[in-house]
Amino acid sequence: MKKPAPTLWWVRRDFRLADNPALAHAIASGGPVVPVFIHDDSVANLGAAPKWRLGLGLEALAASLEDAGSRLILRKGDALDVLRDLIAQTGAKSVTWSHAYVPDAIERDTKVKAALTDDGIAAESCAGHLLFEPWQVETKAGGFYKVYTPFWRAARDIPVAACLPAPTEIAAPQDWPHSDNLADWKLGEAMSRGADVVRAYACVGEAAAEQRLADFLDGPIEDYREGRDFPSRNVTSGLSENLTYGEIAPRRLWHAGRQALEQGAAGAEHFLKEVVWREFAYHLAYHTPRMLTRSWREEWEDFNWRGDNDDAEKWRRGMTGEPMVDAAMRELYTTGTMHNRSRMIAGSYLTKHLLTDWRVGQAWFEQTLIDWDPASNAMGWQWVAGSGPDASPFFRVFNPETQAEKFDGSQNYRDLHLKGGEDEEGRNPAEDFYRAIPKSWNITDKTPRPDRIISLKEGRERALAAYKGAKEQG
DNA sequence: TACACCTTTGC
DNA sequence: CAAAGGTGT
Repeated sequence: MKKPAPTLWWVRRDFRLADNPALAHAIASGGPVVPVFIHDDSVANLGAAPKWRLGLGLEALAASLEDAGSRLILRKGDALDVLRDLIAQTGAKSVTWSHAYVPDAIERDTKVKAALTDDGIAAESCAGHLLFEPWQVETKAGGFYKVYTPFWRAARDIPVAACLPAPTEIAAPQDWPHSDNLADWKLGEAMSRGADVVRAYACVGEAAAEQRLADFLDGPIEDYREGRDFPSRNVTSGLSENLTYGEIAPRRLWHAGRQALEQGAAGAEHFLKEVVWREFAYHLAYHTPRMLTRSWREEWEDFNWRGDNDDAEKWRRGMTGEPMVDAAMRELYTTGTMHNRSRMIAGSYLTKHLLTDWRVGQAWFEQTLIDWDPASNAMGWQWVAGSGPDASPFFRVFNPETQAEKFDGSQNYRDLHLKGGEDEEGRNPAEDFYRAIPKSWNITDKTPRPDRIISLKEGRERALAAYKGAKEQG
């Protein structure tokens, strides 16, 4: 009997073996599987931290593929060219991959699928990055949702299929095609800040993500409902980093969360809601892709935002003189993530007190976050700026001092990032910050804390006046 | 059409 | 208690 032809599994943002429909589909073809990751423009265009973190994820995926008797083939170039080349070399008759939902990737995938189909190759794109396809959730009138709560109510009862088990053995081809060396890609090259510093805060790979979930379910989920708003309480799951690279499946979180809910875990419903916020971001980005680059509400395109400016540079460096904002910005630079509460406070300060275009903040987060996600980042910034659907109204100006008193009353968070001291893992984020920053910033632990850029009262009034003026201009 | 509702607020 | 206005049923 003739052996079935190989299948290419085009790895994209699904760095896992468990519950991976595209991989499962490739295996189900019955022949050998050739996993390939392609460094194309979508990788070249990533921000510094996401690109570096992607490399760590690739390393981990390659190792787990090897444990399963397989390999990860790395290739650089145009996706279609690379796939055709590999098809010619391996004799593959089919290609599988996971859906993407942002415009450039959709455009690329559409072209690739048509071309491969023309070539007589079976091209199969699978779900897997999301729980619900963006077109699957509809209002009663047949449109897409613009408000989170109705979206949540519609989504929460949609049945979600069970997770697929991880394969223990993946059939290898007779001959492996050539692979680039990961190190030659220099994915960390743009990390001008100390990558070794950030590395200590990253949590890489499928096994680590599973452990993280287990740890979360084992305790923090009980305090999640109240505690998740407090940056110094470690009760968030931290899984956004792993979701971004597909190191854990959203379905895995969904079923784990549902089970916790049934068992009466206090924060389980809120955890599920957060998973669905990520879905909502992709729902919006899919139906209104302009959200990724332009104000969702058109009238905000006429708002007189300040472009990039010296105050924004102080904001990036954590030198605004506003302790809660500066702690947040240092957390970002040192650890590659930022607590959600801090994101709102820092975002509100940039867009309102400093009247700076939300895209300046979006761009900085894109460079610095290791959990960067195009849809969530755009949605978050437009929410805080007031320019998005279902956004916080512009006149809702966060007062960083009030927020600090309310959500960091102990000062633990500000102290940890501004003064020093060890976190639960024995790391010292404040010291790490000085090791991470470029010399050109000229900041040391001797640098005195700066004065405020603008008083909170004046900043608030200036923002409200700008908003009122824009509204009157129509 | 009417009506309830909208993650995360400040003062 | 003030601050709009849109969304979804």
